[in-house]
Amino acid sequence: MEQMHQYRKLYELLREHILSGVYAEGSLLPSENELCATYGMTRPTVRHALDTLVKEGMILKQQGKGSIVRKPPQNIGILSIEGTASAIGVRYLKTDILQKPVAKMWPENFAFELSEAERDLGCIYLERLRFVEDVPVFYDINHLPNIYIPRITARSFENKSLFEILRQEYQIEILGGEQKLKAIKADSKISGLLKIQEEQPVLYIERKLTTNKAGFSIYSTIYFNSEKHSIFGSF
Amino acid sequence: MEQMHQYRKLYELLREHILSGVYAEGSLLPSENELCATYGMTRPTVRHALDTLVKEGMILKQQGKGSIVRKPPQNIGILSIEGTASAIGVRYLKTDILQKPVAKMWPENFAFELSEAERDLGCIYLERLRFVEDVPVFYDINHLPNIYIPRITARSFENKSLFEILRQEYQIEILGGEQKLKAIKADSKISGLLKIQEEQPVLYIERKLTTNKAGFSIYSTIYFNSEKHSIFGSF
DNA sequence: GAGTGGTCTAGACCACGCA
DNA sequence: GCGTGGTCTAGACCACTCT
Repeated sequence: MEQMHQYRKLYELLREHILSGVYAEGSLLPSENELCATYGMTRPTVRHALDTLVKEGMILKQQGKGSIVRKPPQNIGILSIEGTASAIGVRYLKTDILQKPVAKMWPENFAFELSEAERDLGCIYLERLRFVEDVPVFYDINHLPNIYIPRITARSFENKSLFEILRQEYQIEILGGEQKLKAIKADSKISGLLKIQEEQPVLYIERKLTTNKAGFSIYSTIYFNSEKHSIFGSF
Repeated sequence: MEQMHQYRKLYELLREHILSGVYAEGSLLPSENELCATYGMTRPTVRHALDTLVKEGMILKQQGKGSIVRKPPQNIGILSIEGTASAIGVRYLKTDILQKPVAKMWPENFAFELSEAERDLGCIYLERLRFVEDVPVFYDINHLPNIYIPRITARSFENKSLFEILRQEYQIEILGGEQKLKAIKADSKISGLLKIQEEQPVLYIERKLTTNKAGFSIYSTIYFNSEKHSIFGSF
């Protein structure tokens, strides 16, 4: 934990400052040169940190002007959602574990291509239902390769997020990923879980998250009720 | 056109080579040091080019191994779509201009926030319907600020894409953007355009693309038939 | 051990915005 | 004209993969 990369440290710091209001929405961040001087880094390092913030939609850069702080989108894990209510905070987010982590074989017709090593070792499987302001918003099904993560099936996930546990206990960091999105009709199972009528449209997402451990990716299938919230992305 | 940035030149070159099969799927790109030597660049420049390819999902990098060429996703403009058929090429893509570019006022309740300068100048408006293999796949409504682009309303858009014209004629480059996605039911207008039944789910996307010209962003609303294709994204 | 990508330093020049 | 971010050079060391 202590030897995080420099750009990462600056990123985390600026991120916290933005979220906690040290830098107000619409105001300018210190210039790149100032940040270099303040934190004893060179510009490429500072720029790497700022690039990450841009990618997440936290700031907006303008040549000749500066880095503008934006209204922070609310994140749920890696997902960004945007609500109709003005201030949906992560504090209003609740998670139900529908299926605690169990070791299984990979499904027969898995949506993603797997390496031989991944397939041979089987997977860890878990299901979650996540709420914003006590309303179910999305349901996700997750598969992780059964490697690098001893005793994970014994963990409760009650208070910490999956990603936090992976980072803190196993030094696994999410580096990036890819996803496919579709609009589909909710079947009886999904409509029941998300408390919507059958046949209502829901966002269907297949996602692969890559990590700093080679051959360790997290595969998720997500059903998202987009009636009151949206998936939000920057690129 | 001639004074494109170095990293951009390398990016375009590698991208073409991947798409044309010079580097086969699954094979390794030349190493970063080789690319430096071959094209007379330094590593940060080469890495910037490779980072762009990673972001677009064209390659996958692995420390200690190399840059792995991936099956290229098929792009439509900035959108990436992935088809059920194995090889949907851009060559099968057709575009109908439903509404040629016209100067208008901005809509009353526009989905995005506008600067005063943008609002005062009004906008250019156009609508397109786009086909893959002669099947309508998405319908988009576009608003651009009415600035920097003299005589654009006189252009036909028959053969060139909107982005190509902006780049070649006006030196406007897309740098990035952000988008909100929802799943909604097709109303009668959308179902008619996309040739699907009413009430079928479609992807609804609101998107803002930022460019290298300050204050010049492209705003699009997109209705996407995700029955046979998906929106694809890397991050 | 050799080669790869990941991070980082310490400079330089340019294009753009703003006053 | 000044300060900003955008690009680029020319090195360095480290962590990782493969043999």
